[in-house]
Amino acid sequence: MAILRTPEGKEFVVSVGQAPLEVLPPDRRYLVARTRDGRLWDLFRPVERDDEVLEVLTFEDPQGREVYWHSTAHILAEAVKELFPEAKLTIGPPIEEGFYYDFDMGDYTFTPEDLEAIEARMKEIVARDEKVFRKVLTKEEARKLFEERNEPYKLEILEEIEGDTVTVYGQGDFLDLCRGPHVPSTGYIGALKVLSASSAYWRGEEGNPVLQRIYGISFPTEEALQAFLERREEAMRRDHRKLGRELELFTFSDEVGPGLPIWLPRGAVIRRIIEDLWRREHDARGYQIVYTPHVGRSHLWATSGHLEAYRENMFPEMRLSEHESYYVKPMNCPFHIQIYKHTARSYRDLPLRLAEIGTVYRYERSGVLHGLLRVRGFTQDDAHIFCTPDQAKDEVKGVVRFAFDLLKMFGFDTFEVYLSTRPDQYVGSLEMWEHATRSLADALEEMGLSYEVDEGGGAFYGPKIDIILRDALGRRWQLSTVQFDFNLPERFELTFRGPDGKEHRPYMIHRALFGSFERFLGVLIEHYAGNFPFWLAPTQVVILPITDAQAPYAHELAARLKAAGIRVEVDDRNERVGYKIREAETKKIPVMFVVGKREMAEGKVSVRLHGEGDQGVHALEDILPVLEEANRPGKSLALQTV
RNA sequence: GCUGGCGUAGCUCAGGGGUAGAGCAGCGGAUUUGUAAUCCGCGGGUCGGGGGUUCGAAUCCCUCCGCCAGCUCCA
Repeated sequence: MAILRTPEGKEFVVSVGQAPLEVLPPDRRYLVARTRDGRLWDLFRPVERDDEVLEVLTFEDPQGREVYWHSTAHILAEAVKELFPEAKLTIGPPIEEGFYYDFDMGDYTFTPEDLEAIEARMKEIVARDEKVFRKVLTKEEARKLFEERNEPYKLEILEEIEGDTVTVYGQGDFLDLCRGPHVPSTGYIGALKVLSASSAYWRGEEGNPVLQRIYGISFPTEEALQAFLERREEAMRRDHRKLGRELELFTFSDEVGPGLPIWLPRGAVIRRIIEDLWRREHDARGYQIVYTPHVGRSHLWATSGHLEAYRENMFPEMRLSEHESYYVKPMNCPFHIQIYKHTARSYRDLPLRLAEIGTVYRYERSGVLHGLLRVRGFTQDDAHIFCTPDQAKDEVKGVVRFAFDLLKMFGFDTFEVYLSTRPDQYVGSLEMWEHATRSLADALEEMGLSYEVDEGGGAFYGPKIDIILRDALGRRWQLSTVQFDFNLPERFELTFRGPDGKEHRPYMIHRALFGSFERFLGVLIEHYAGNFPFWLAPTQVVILPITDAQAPYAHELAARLKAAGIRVEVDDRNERVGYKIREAETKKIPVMFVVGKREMAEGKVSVRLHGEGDQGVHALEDILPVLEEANRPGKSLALQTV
């Protein structure tokens, strides 16, 4: 007798040859089951083993959700085949959020009307509640089947499957080569939406046939679907490209070139605050801050290996003469290495921590540029640590702690850590790789951090740690990175004199905390939805005199705020307060002081907070300390303490 | 780089072979105003660049540039 266990902890007995569906209560939250050895099992597939324990999965389970979306992808494919019989099926997997299905449509591309029709047909298929079936066929049978159905891509996939038999799944007249499993019938899908269409290559390779891809998503309830769509719209409202323009933080110019951000004064304020904080913290943690040139001779990049390994990401050569040429830098490391090498180094110099706010240029393919998040010119918060093998672990700990301390000041509190290990192609000795990887892992473990290992995910020159954070919307961003480099010390023949009087090769660690200021600003804009905390806001306080009579008083207040280090503006234009308030709210200025006849007479201000409205009348002496406190990095405005 | 879509005023957008439009923003004037848009007036454009078709092109065609979505790449 096999056992079925529901997420609520109820158990049901099912005998061999019987399908779980026959004994489970009729509840469409039950999608699929997981066997004891981790395989997924259709609820309509008869149990084969007597000692089996099947765990029933719902949409709440990540694997259950994948099956749900995969089944919806099949419904999408069925709808497309009904509406466009000439469409050729390819693949249709679940993805992080939803699913897609790729079709070969010849020269045809789907129109928005097509997508509406497809969605409507999918809903019909759900309403038909077609039973899903599973068949095991020999390869020969399957080949015949897909030849009859004229599905060349399925035949191609079929040839790559190992073993003698394959499974096909289907519903109604729809049939697909598929490993499964699937939900028992199309009626299991509660709410669905076709999201978009685009193109993709067959197997993702340029030169292969171009396919039409349709994205969609589904949820058990209409409410969950609506919540998803609202979150999606919220993400669009927060788009840093839109907010960056509206708040006048940065811009791009066709005349300057694509992917080359221009920091407007208001964005530059934010950057300067972050840079100042960054410098202070680096001073405090034993880094030495340096500056290096933006270009270097070709020979440098030949030595570093960039011309070999990184050329396609570099802007082309600047030729001065037949024998001399330069490249604009895509990385700062070769320059920091020159700083290391400018004098003989002893073990007493180590660890040597060189930090630079260094602007680099990388030639990104035109199609990948995206606002501030993917650009061709950007400024890294870079540092290189040169140390002995024995120091490596503590240096890694220092960097990881530094990254967390810094990022937490921006309200990020959920982090994921990934450790990437040696890939197949690598430089350096196995001993070094093992030691460095051990240092990274030990550092994380001693800090009590849990992490995931990306086996073989390291760069060819060394293992690394990446820190991924989640923003206010729960989206993941990779910012900080710590990477060992066994390549450059070798190529540049870096050495230090050890206590034994002999020459040794130092370890080199690349690290960035924010990644780049451009990307970090982009992330911050979306994280805060443009509502920067008081300490980061380009304009922190705007003073709004009601009539010209209060203008001198407003300027007097502004001078006092300015003296206290507050970024303040006076809006003494000849407009009504309502107008000035609306404008200040639109610009997301955190604090407004409204001053009229009454406030001036009492020497007070009427305080209004962005998004929160009128906070009543206060004396400046009471408000100023609160603002000064909120002006410190990482702090927030706490007006209730007044 | 590839596939598809889109480039009209600073911004958001209408117009799609017959003399370029709206709202907001800007500028000028009036108004001196109490917590998210006061009224009146004015200026603003090589319709992304170049080439072609046509008596005539913002509109149709070609090409280049840029933006957007996805792919690929990167991490």
